[in-house]
Order: sequence, then structure tokens, then C-alpha cells
Amino acid sequence: MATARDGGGEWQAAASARRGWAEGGAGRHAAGSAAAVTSGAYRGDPSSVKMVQSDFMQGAMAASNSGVSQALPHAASSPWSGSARAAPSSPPQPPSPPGRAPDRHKRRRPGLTPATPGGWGASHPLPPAARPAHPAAAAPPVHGRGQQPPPQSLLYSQPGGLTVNGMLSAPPGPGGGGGEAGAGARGLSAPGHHHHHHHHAHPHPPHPHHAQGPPHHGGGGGGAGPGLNSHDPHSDEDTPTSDDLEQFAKQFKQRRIKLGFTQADVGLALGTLYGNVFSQTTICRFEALQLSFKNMCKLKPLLNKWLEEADSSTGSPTSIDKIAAQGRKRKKRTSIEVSVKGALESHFLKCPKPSAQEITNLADSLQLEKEVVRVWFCNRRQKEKRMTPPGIQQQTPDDVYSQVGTVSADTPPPHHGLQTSVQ
DNA sequence: ATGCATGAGCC
DNA sequence: GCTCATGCATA
Repeated sequence: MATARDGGGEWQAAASARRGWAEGGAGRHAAGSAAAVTSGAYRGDPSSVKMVQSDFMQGAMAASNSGVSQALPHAASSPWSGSARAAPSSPPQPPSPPGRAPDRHKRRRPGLTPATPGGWGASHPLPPAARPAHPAAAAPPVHGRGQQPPPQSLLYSQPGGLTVNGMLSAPPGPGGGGGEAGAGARGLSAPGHHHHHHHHAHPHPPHPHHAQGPPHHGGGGGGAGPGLNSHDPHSDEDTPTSDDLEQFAKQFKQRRIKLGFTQADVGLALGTLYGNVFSQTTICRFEALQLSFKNMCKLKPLLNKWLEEADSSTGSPTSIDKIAAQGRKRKKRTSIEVSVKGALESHFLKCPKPSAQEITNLADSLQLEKEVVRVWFCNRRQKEKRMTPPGIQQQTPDDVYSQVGTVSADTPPPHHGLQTSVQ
């Protein structure tokens, strides 16, 4: 027990074999002594799982599956915004399964099911108070979570079958033109100066590891006066500034909540509207600015459209299901012990990018699988690149009565456990 | 809300 | 093997 071992090694089912997790790894993970445990027992039942979770509102996330995004390759590599390394030559070519021929290698194509009747694990116990008479077109959260979804027959899941409109193939962006907005822009500028994207020719971020200079958070001094910006953001379809993104994210969250939608609802709705489904996680991270700048830029237009849709509440019944999870199983999440985590962080401070050998040593000394350690470092680095470093808190307009200490002198709490209320 | 994980694309 | 986008599973 308490080992990183899987409950029988079955989680590796379908395509996971690629990583060799279950192949050669079977013998080496005697790891878990005390360093890491895989909490809970895995459920190898692809059909019975999902929907078991959710105490509050996370129901819909069960429905989201990685297979979806894979089915829409153009979703991952922002076609409208220049991407540093995302297929520069991939046209917004919507539906063409064979069209992805130019792929070099590893491109798995999950046998996607047309639609899953029970896929909509749906959402949430809507707070009656928060649910206005706005049955937005996006995600009609009318039926309870355990209930049968209405016999919808809308299929959009198939890459070739979707194309609800022409919008998919015609992103509002500059297309291939504005290709420079991408990676280089991640370095946020200090408030007061708008960063001008000067793409770095080399993969060296100007700042090794420290706060990405998150723009001022509405806090400001003195009071409830939000007169921070003279201009009105959230209207630009082109490369927004980090400040714009912050504003938009905040506003988006407000609206979303007012309309009574959960993050999961939105993620699903994006799928129904544009064919790109997103999980609760992603929406959450967007709102919290915990994505890379580039990623934020990519998502913003989508969310903006959703807002418009939801706002106008065009009562067009557009609920659909999404593709269900395939047999693909996932490695059980390793739970790294606190002390071990501390050790990892120490090493990270000294060396954010340890060599393979170092990783091996570290893994050995910590009694973790090498992969776990490697992934940990990857994730750690990624975290460093987020727009908003953990610890800062975005205050909602409700928090205008902040401390009287004027221009902030206190240290913000390490984490915010306070949400606006319902999710 | 977040930690660990997967996978595409790249080098 | 890395980065980056993304999400399942979990706290």
C-alpha cells in the first residue's frame, strides 16, 4: 500500500503504452515507500467511473475528455495568433481527417464516437437565486446532473461533421498574418508601459524565475475608485495587453456568475458553439490568469463570444453531448509527500532544469519514479511562466473595502480560498 | 482551485 | 527530453 504502484497496471490501457509506463516500468517502481502515494484505488472501469465525484459543481468536468481536443487539432495550435512553435504551416483547415497527412509522427487518432447519449454529466445544482430567466443559448443547465439528457441529436463531435457555421474556418484573427504575438509576448510588461512584443529569437525568457510582473490588480489605493484604465479594453480582437486580459478575465467571471453558469458550463458551451470543448480547469485558470499569455490570448476571443451569446440569451436550444471518454486510462495521480515536495522545490531553486542524470539521482534519493520527478519539474517550470504567480489575489469588485492600509503594505495570503460563491 | 499527467510539436 | 496546452482527479 501507499506505493505509487497502480492497482494492477491496467491504467495503461490504450495509447499510454507510448510512454512505456507499464512496459518496462513495472519493475522499478518500488517507489512509494513513504515518499509518494497514489491516493485512492484506481477505478479501472471506464464505464462506471465518471460522475462519481462532484460534491458541488464539478460534474461537467467528468465529461470533458482529452480525446475531444485531439479531434480538433486546430484548436490546440492557435490558428489566429502566431504561435512560437505551433504548426506554422497548418492552415485553419477544418475537417479533414486525412488532411493531417503532413504530420510527421505520433498522431494518434482515437476512434471517436459520434455522440454519447449519457455524456453530459452536467452541471450543477443551480442556485435558484442565481439563476435568472436567462436560458442562454450556450449551456442550458436545465436538467439535473444525474438525469437523462434530452434526446439531443446534435452531432458536432466529428471533425468532419461539425462546422456549425463557417466560423470555425474563419477565425476573426489576422490569420497567419499576425504571427508574432505569440511566445515572445509572454513577458509581461510593467504597468505603465505597454510591452511591445519583441520576439526573442532564442528560447531564453528574459526573466529566469520571478514574478512575471503582473500588472496592477485593481487594488490601488485609496478606495473603491476603479478608475484605473481610461481606455476600454475587452473589445479588441487583436493582441491584447496583459492588462486587457486581466480586465477581461475579471469581467468574464462576473458575468458568468451573474448569468448563473459554472466554469464547466462555459467550457462545454464553447464546444457547442465553436467545437472546442474546454474543461472546467481551463476556464478556471483563465479566470485566474493562470495560463500563459499566449494561451490567454487564444482563449479570450472564444470566451468573449460566449459572453455575447450568453448575454443576448438567444434562446436557441443548443445543448449537445460531447464525445465520451475512450478506454484510455490515466496513471493514477501520484501524491507527493510534503517533505518530499519541499526537497524538490529546494532543488528547483538551485537548478530548475536538472539533467536526466540529476533527475535520476533525485528520483532515487527521494524514492520516486523518475518520470514523476521529471514531470514535476516540467510542471514547476510551467507554473513559473504563468501570468499570475500564485499568491496574488484578484479582488472582485465586492472586495472594494479592502484594508485601509492604502497602497498595500501587507502580504497577501498565500492562497485564496474565497470565491465569489457559487461556481 | 490545483497537483500531477498526457500528448503534440519541436529540437 | 523539453515546452506548452490542456485536463483528470483530487483536496
